[in-house]
Amino acid sequence: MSTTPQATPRRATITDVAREAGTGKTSISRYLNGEMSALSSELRARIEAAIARLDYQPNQMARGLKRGRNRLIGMLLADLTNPYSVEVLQGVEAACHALGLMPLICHAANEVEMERRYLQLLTTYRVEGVIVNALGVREETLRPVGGGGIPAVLVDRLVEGLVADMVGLDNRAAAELGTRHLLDQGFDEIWFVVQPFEQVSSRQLREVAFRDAMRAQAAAHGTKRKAIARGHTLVLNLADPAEVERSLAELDRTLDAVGSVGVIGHAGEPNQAARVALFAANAPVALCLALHLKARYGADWQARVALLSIDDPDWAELAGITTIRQPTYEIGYRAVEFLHERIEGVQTTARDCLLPGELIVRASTSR
Amino acid sequence: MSTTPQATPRRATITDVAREAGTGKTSISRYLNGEMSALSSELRARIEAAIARLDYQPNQMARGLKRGRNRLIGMLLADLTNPYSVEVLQGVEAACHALGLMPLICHAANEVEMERRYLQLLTTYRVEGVIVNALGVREETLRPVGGGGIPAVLVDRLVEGLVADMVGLDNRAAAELGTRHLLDQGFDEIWFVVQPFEQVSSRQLREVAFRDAMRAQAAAHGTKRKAIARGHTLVLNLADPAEVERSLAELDRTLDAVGSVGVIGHAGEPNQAARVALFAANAPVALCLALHLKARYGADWQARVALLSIDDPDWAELAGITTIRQPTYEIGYRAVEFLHERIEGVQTTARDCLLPGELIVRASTSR
DNA sequence: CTGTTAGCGCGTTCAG
DNA sequence: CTGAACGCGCTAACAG
Repeated sequence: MSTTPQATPRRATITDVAREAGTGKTSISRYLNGEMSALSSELRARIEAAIARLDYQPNQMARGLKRGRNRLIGMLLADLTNPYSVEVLQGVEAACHALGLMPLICHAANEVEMERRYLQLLTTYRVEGVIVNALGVREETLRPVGGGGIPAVLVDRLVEGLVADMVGLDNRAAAELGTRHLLDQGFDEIWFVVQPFEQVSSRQLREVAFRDAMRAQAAAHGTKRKAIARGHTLVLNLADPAEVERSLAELDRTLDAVGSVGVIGHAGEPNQAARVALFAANAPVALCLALHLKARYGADWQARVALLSIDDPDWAELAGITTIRQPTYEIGYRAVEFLHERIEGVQTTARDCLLPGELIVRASTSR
Repeated sequence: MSTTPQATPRRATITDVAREAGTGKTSISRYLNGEMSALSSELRARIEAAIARLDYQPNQMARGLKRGRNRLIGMLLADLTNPYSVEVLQGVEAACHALGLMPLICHAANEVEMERRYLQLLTTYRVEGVIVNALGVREETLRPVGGGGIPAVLVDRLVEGLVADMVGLDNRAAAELGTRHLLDQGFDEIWFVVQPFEQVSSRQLREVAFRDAMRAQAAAHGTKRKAIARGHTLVLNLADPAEVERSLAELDRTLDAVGSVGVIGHAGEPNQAARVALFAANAPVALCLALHLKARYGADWQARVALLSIDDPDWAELAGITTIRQPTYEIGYRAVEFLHERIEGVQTTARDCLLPGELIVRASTSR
């Protein structure tokens, strides 16, 4: 029970092993680096034994210092609270594992200052590269990476003036996919709800694609659709409760104006009243909307308004909302692969890897 | 646009700075370590300038090598997919920040082999300590930490034969709190649903506390309650879909037997049929249950069975289920504080820090 | 106050 | 095949 917590007994060094094996450090080093061809099998056996006996483990820091590379890469995440981040992380970890890299995970928690500090810290630890899911698009703080600095690859969003590989969702296609789905389902009042997007390229792209898709529909109208569906963009600043309040109030006015929508599912008979749908730009927005609607219209809120979201959080199935799932795991995996290539010296111009989203239709948007 | 991605121009070293400032390395080192009292203001100014001009950043690896401490600690997480982990992580990060530590976050993704590898890796990077949210309770793989090895503090669960500080929820109190609440609300059929618990101490404690609370209620019966509530424990092995299927089927049989429970909310009139409640030992279990019930009984499943869960994931409010929220942030924070003390050489016997959970009552369990 | 001299643990020539 | 010697970037005595 009462094990004496004695001070760590100083780990064995390569010198200790050499002495124990009755040889020089060089041979040990060679053994560690797999240069077996340069060791007599007899010596090798002695080394093996010595290592086991001393429970020796090479000091990565020291090796890194010497050879100039420590197999460390930084993974800078804007917000771990977003399931998206965690999922991407899984891919990153798998890839690192496969490539012999060690990811230093840093969580900026939506604070620019944190991001700056972590980047500085990573630099200080001489990571060989960084994968960054930046907070914003115009960050001076990211100057030390990419371009002339340390290799970097961007995830999900671009950063102005920072030339680097980037991998993420094909936002344009995804937003189109979602919009078309809602249109096909006959919704004629569609609100695209998104966090402030001037600062985040992926949000910008989604918003633009939404508007474009709505416009295209309007242009093609008359061919098969009877009425032109109306599209709106609503900004929801999740960082500011007061603003959220105001935005939601605006939304409520529209919903109230539309009045009591007939119960959906009436033998396929299309409703006379406008059918309204909300298109959330990501999961946090979707959650905020769902919570609000539930509070306002009760458990039955989905009968009144449909909800579709980019991102497919675990509660989506429970709430029965339609989603566009991002290939998060692959995004993370590819990011590491790109970075690894850069670290190995690949010099091609900055690459973009846009992966497709997958529409998952649930009760919320189907009759 | 086409910035030439030139190879990293080799960072400046302390020697470069010394030359640039026309002085010796020692003075630079002193400057870096804040020993300002030992530097003439003139020299200090020159150093400052040189550092700025060269954009010098001290190499943490090299420092660590020399002084024997690198300010790195390991954070080993069993499952980042569990919101609990992410929340604890926030506390850990905040504390590290405050104490000048850098956490290396490692995600075992529920695989013992991963856990082993990461532990080995951390050791290899000479972290000064580790915070471990272990996969299981009887892991040989954790031998290198705690006791004679590197300082460690456990989070949420104990590990057999590993003497170390531990911080987590007061499981006994939390399970009692939940059970009493359900009893007070008049439920007479309560199922405690938990993942396989032989391997995880926190699950064990919760399950035992649940049974104890049910037994206590039975003993005290006759004083104020009319009927003795019945308690059951159901094991849900989320890692094995087939087993999950079987367990849920067992649950279904009970629910079906209880038959169509009268609609709750009938003017406070207690129902004649048994009222059944599910007590999920953690969020993943709760989600699994909720998904199943919804699939089986439709969107209105909560009218048929109540759900209470330890952990308070973001979707709990949306689903309207009652929860017991863990003080996750503080758990993480305290863990780092403990570890820091150990690193600084504190030698007291292993400490336990049990923090209380908070009951959050929602529609699911209130009439 | 300041510079010199040794290493920290390891990899790497370069001669045996 | 093997080992001695040097240096990575930095800190810590030890003198001036």
